[in-house]
Parts: sequence; structure tokens; C-alpha cells
Amino acid sequence: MKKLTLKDVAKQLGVSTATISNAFNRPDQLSAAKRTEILDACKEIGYTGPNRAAQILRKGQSNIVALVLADSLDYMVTDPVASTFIQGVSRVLRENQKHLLLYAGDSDSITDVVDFVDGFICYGAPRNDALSTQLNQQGKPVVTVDFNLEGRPAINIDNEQASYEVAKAAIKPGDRVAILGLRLIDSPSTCRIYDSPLLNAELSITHRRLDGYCRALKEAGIQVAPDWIWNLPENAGVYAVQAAKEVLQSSPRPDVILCMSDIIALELLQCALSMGIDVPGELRITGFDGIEEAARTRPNLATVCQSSVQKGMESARLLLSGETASVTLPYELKLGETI
Amino acid sequence: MKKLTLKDVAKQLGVSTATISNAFNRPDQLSAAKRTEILDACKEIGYTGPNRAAQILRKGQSNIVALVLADSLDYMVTDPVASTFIQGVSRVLRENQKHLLLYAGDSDSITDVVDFVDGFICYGAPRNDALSTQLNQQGKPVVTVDFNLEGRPAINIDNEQASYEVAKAAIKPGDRVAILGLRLIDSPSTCRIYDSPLLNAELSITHRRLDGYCRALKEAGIQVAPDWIWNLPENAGVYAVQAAKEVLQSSPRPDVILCMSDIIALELLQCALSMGIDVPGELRITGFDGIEEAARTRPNLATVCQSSVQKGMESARLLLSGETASVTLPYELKLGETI
DNA sequence: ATCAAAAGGTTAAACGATTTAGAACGTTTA
DNA sequence: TAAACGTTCTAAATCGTTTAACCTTTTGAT
Repeated sequence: MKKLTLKDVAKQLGVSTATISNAFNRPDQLSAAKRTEILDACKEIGYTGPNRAAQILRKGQSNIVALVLADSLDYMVTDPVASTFIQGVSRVLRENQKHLLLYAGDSDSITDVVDFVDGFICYGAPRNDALSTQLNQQGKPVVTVDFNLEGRPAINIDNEQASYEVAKAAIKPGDRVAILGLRLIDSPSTCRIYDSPLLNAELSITHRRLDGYCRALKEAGIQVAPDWIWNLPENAGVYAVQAAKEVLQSSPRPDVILCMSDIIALELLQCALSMGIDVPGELRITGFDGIEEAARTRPNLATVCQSSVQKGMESARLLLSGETASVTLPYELKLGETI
Repeated sequence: MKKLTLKDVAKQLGVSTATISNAFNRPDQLSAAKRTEILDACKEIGYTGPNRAAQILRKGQSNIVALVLADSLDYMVTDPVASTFIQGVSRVLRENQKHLLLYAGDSDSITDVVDFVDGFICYGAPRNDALSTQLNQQGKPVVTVDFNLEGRPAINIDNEQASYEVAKAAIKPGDRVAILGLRLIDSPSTCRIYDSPLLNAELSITHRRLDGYCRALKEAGIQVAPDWIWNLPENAGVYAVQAAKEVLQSSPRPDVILCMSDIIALELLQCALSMGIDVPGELRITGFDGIEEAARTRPNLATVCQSSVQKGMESARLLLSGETASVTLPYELKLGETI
């Protein structure tokens, strides 16, 4: 029993294929009576509608949106920030009957999907520079989130200002301050940055965070040596542990450690507590993102709350609307118990 | 500047379209020399390969696998069990150059994707029975995880035995025992089950867990009243809180509470601790799944550890291999500090 | 020298729809 | 009466490939 095609149906009903197609897609092209007659007959004989694969080819539209996640999907999916973002995206896509294709940002190329997806939402800078280039040159809509791509609409919070504020709240003049940063330089493992060249400094949001920290430090008259800035290649606990150990063992130990994500900060906090260090008495810690777990820990984390769900929803909305203006979303300072 | 097609390229190179196609898809159909000549020429003139949309139609194969998640994507993506599962799936798909389409299990129908995806991985029973039926009747491969679909290969652990073991470890004769269950009955909100008809009891894995609990209880000579079994509609903290409050306020309070997931158990634990109840002194708690957070809490949770990543990898592998035999994966009992 | 099989290539028919241009027809309007 | 028009439907081109069938030329074995 082969699958029915438009042609089969047309033959059976004694009308042209165009009419059947119109019955499904363009109600204004035929009389209402004929339309319901056709639709009923289709249901009767078990034709569920035009074949989607053929539609994709012919219409050049698939209703599939690719969500390009920085790095491999491996890390991204379990990252609470990324996964709530996905949640937001999926919600809006679903409302609009679109489908969600997860795409790894560490892929070589988008050639294997660009022909059939309707657009791209890009979450975080792809590991692979070639991918960014391809995304920018290809003709379909792109929305970027937490990073920037020339000429494409972006969704961000004001990372510089937010980081400035949280840092300012945490530090006092004379403090020794360390920073646990994220993707500041191109390195596959956790390390101090020393004088390594900064990565994509122009368009990277973590560099904006660094800018914000530095502004607050400067105002307080504090200097940070590059070897007190750590770099993590991805936002995952496994990388954070190593940095946490190193920074906590340095002597003299910092008074304040500014972390570019809650994941990092929480790992650090746990590490510190297990070493018997009093937080915030002996050590103050700030995070970034405002994930749920950060509010559940004792002491709970001082951080910058941003709504990942909202980001996701906004990015999907933006992509579907075709608007080209970038969006800056609000954030909220949460001065928890770690400063 | 329009996009190049196979035809354009063929004309330019003075060969047939079939040869170009073969150069890309079937190296054995033409001489190696000609092949590299063609491939080089394509690179030169900027033809990146056959249009994927056309390929999908013609070949009837898209390299897209739909991951059907029980319920809406909203909850699933942030659930650590589900997201590590996705991680496993995505890893194997990526190794095999397949793409991942996230599909909501609370959808009405799969007609909008069935024409172009290569197969389905179904994680948890879809909310919508019609969807299960459609999945089963449609012709493409299906692999089910944590639920069963007649005649389709499934991936599960031995839920009955695992639940039996963890319950047995937690209870002593004479205990008062409550159960916080998951999807046992069809209800949109948290409630006690009383005498409500069980949902999909045959094929549901949470009913297997219930069976396991009951076996252990029976052996210990303990009876559970239906009104001491709660049902949560989805595995999310928001539903767990309500059940936790209710069960902890009942008097006399249970000595042991068996939870069908760690998410539920952790919410209960937090609730109990904040009420000043000593765990495990006054109350013992067991979970299910073995999520990371369960190991991080104080006291850490007694639970059944199963590897979601492995489940994900295995399910993708199974789908791609075309094998039809179901798989039973191992689990590990972790007798933490809550019993 | 002969012949079957293999190699390397081409032609043309699918794959299953959408959509433009225009035919057929009844109804107004000048 | 005929031109003009709106409506409803059809024919045919198109989307960009893949692949079965076919035709030549080489190759290898006898």
C-alpha cells in the first residue's frame, strides 16, 4: 500500500492537482463548497495533505529553524542557561508551528542544513570561525544571542554595565581581586591568561563583562594582574573545578573572585566551603546569569540575573518577524549572601 | 547572483548531471580522475554540493532524526534527566552526521514532520495518545525510551527490580510509607490518587516502579493506602512542592517517602529540612535517576542511578542501526545519606 | 581472435508538490 | 450584441536532484 500523492487524489476526484493543492494552501483560489468537498474526500481516502519534503523543495520553506549552539551540543544541553534559552525558543517556535533543529556550533560548516532551514538562531559565538563567516554570508535570516555578527540583529543585555555593577557591589578599595573568565582567549583548557591575545575581543560579550569589571576595579583603585585572570574554554563545571583549585591555593588568597557565570561561581563556592574558607567573611564571590541553583545554595550567590527564557523567546520572535533591529534586554542585580 | 545548480555545473563542465551527482554521492560510478577533476572544478566555481532540499525529496532521506519528548519541550529541556539524555542522543547523531529535530510530545500529530524525518526517538510516553498511535502506524523507524510501543524496540532499565531494591533498602517493618509518583493517573495537577484509574498501566515505566515498591512493601508486611500515593503530572519542581507540603503535613507523618524521581525527592528534602525535620533520623527519603545534584546535597540522596547519557547514545545507535531488539540497560543502587 | 563482463559515461524518467498563465463560463454593462 | 469582467478551474513549467536503463569502450580469459 503506497502513500497517496496529490496526483492520485486529483485523478480520483476528477479535478486537477492544482485545485487540490489550492484546497490545502490557498482557500481563496476556489469556492468554499469545492474546498470542503475536496478536504472531506481527502480525509475519506486517507490523504493527510501535501508531502512536506516536496513542499520544502518547491516552496523553499520548511518551517524548520536551526538553533546553532556555541560548542558541541554535549555541553550546551546540560547548561541550565542554555537549556532555559532553548526552552524559550521552543515555546515561540511551537506557537508558530515551526520546528527546532539543534545544531552544534563546533561544526565545520552549515552546508548540510542551509538548503532546507528557514533561518538560524545563533546562541553564543560558534567555536569555529568559518561557521560564523558562512552564517553571515548565506542568505537566510540570522539572529544572534550573546554575541554579535556584523549586520545581523543581536539580542544581548548590557553586559558591561551589569558586570560593572556587580563588581562594584562586591569590592572594597584595597581588595585583592581575581577573575574567572569565559572564552577570553583561544585555549582548549582552563588556564591563566597572562598576555595571551584576546579572542574576538570586539564582538565577544565576555570581553564586555571584563570591561565592566575593569571599570569598577579602576574606580576602586585596584589593579588586576593578568595572571589573576583565569580563562575557561566552556561554561562547564569540569573546567571550573581546576580554576577554583588554583585560585584558592594562590597566596595571598584573593579577597574577591568575580566569576563570569554562575556555574563557575558555584563550583568555586563549593570548593571554598570544602576547604573551610568562610564566605563572605574571608572570601567574596560573584556570579553571572542568575540560574536557579544559585538561589538555592547556602549562602546564595550574588549575581546578575538575566532571563534566558525571555532571551530565547525574543530571539525566536525576532527571527520569525523578520525585523532587523537588535534588542537589549533588561537584567537585575541580585546581591546575595556571598558578598 | 543566483545559486548554482547541478545543471549549471554540468553545462559548464560539459558532462551530464548524473556524473556530477555521482561525483558527490557514488565514487564508484566514475573514474577517480574525473571525480577529483569535477570536485575541484565545483570548489572553484563555488558549487558546494547538491541542494539538500532536493536530495530529501528525491532520496526520501534527510539525515534528520526527530526526538519526540514527552510533554512540551518547555519542561523537558530543563529537566536534568531529559537534557543529559538529549546530550547522549546528540553525540551519536553527530558522529553519524545526522541532525536532531526536537519535537514536542504533546503535539497533536506528526504529519508535519513524518514526510521528511528519517526516524523517531521517543523519550517517555507522549501526552497525546493519538501521537503514539500515529507513531506506531507510520512506516519509519521508531525507538522508544522509558516507555513501550507495541512492536517497536525499546530502551529501559529494569524499573521494577530497581524500585524494589531501593525501597527494600529504605524500609523497616512497621514503617508508615508514602509514595510520590509520576504520571500514574491522568490528571493535570498534583493530587493523591485514591481510586483513580491508572494510566497506561501496561506500558508505563512508572507503573513498573510502583510494582517494585509494592513488592518490597509487601515483603515487609506494609500496606500503603491509595491516599498516601501522590501523583505528579510531570517531573518538575513546581509540581513536587505541592505534594511535598501535603505529605509532610499529614499526621501521623510517614517514616519513609519513596519518590519516583530525584527532582521530586530533592524538592521534598529541601521542604523537610526547612521544616526542621531530621533526615534520615525522623524521615527517610529515596529518589530515582541519580542526577548530579542529588549527590551534591547534604545529606545526599539515596537513589537509583541510571545513565541518561548512555540511554541517549544507545537509543540513537539503535535507531541508526535498524536493529529491532529492545535493550535493557544496567542501573546502580546508591544508598546515600537519606535512608 | 572471440566474447563476456566490467568500466565509464549519458539520457530521461522519476520524486511530489506549487504556481503562473490562461481557458471556459456565466454575468454585467455600454 | 459584444465587450469587459470576475470566478473557477486546468495545463504545463518548475523546484534540484537521483537513479534505472542504456550505450560504448576496455579489459581479461579462453
